[in-house]
Amino acid sequence: MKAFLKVMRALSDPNRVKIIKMLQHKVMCVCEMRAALQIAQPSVSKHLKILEDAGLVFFHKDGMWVNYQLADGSASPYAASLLGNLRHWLEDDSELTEIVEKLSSIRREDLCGR
Amino acid sequence: MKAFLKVMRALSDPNRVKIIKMLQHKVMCVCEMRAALQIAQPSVSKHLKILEDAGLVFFHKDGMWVNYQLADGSASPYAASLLGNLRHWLEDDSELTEIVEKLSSIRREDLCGR
DNA sequence: CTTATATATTCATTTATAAGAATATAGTGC
DNA sequence: GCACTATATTCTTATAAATGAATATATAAG
Repeated sequence: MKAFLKVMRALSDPNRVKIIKMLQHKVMCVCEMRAALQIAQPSVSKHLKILEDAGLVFFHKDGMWVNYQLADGSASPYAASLLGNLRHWLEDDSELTEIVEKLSSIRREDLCGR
Repeated sequence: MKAFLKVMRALSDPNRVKIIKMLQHKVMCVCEMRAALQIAQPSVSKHLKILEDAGLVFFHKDGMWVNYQLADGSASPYAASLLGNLRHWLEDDSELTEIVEKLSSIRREDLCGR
């Protein structure tokens, strides 16, 4: 039950749902998500840790960059199922579509270090 | 996004997951769930309200009895999906199987009014 | 109406969670 | 090693959520 609750809890926060929807479109680093969500960097890191613990995302380091992407679902059947469904869920949610639309204008070269 | 978060939050509490798994097997009244979960009656009522608001359960009154059962999913696509999956999820969870096994010995005639 | 029973709601308390400022850690380049 | 950048973690605070005791409400029976 622990793994199931972890996924449910991870997806109970609006900002974490936003992170998932963004990562459906683009691999991102922490400061890109910070800019997109307009929240403090520590909050982003903490959200990502929860998502990672739940098996919903994973990261690769590329130098000083830490790039996050959606997990493939191998870590948790619950994560796999929710990630699969979220591919088509909430696609018409205005708040989410607005954030996703703005992704094309978010580049780490313009943003990070600020 | 609100409806999605409601379902996620509703399923983030272990006792509420237990309620769902029990209702997979049997229509139940509040005091039967109170006995099965070994928690206070007000807590049961409050959990049920959250589950109902999320579209996961519904109730019928039968005289002074209020009987709860799993929703059919028509109120929320998210609830429908999670309820469908939970039919086979967590079936090997020891805590949950133990509670479900004890259901056969839980009868309101023996319990309520205590 | 009164009494009994089932359940919902309120109240007070405790625990969990989310936020940002501050700080620590990791990686890069000179 | 030092300075810079990206990110993780800690600390503090505010808010949300869970709990049970107490109380209110709904239904049944006499």
